[in-house]
Amino acid sequence: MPPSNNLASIRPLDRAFFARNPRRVAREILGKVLVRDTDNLHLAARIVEVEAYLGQNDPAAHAAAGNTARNSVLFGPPGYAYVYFIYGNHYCLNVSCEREGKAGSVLFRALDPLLGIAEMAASRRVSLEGPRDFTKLTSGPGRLAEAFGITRARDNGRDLTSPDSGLWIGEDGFLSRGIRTSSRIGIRKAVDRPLRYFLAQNPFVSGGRKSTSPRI
DNA sequence: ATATCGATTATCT
DNA sequence: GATAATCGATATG
Repeated sequence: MPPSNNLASIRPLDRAFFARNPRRVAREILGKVLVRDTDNLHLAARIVEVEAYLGQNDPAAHAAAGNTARNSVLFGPPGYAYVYFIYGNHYCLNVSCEREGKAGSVLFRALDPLLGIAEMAASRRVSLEGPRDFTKLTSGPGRLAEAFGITRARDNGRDLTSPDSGLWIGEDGFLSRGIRTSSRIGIRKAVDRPLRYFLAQNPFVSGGRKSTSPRI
């Protein structure tokens, strides 16, 4: 099946997709499509790198300290956006997993742009001219959030299963190839767990492309 | 190509 | 007061 070149060919994922262990959601969400579809923004990009955060029993997860004002979306129903602000500079996007009362999420780490590349560049305030590395458009959690105009104020708690919300996740028949795993990036606790999932051949994958775990 | 560092603020100890 | 699920710039091999 050819790559998506229009939003009409993308079908939203249902809530049951997210109502599972974050490891399973992380693996299966690779190759799916993140869509921003509002009055003035029409973006789509393929999900090529994610990390699973396992909830209250995962020391690296924001949910580890329990339900707070910041992370309460993680403890709500599955399929909703958890957006947090980090390092005084950047927003990062997660989708809630599991079920109401049980935290768990998947962090989006890299996207491969399909639609609205010029708009993404404008959101990132970069030019597409010159020798600039094109993958910097959506490679990395902070970069992809900026490309999609995602902020906590606008998007935290948004329903990612509903096209009506303007930010949602769909599938277009793409079959993921070369899924690999590694340890998660940028964390200090539980560093050895292989909870980062990525498409090894995709140029937008951030950081190291080396797997620390067997092929899956 | 890898290393180091400053930015800048919400959140928690 | 310290830390953080990061990025971009600068320095150095």
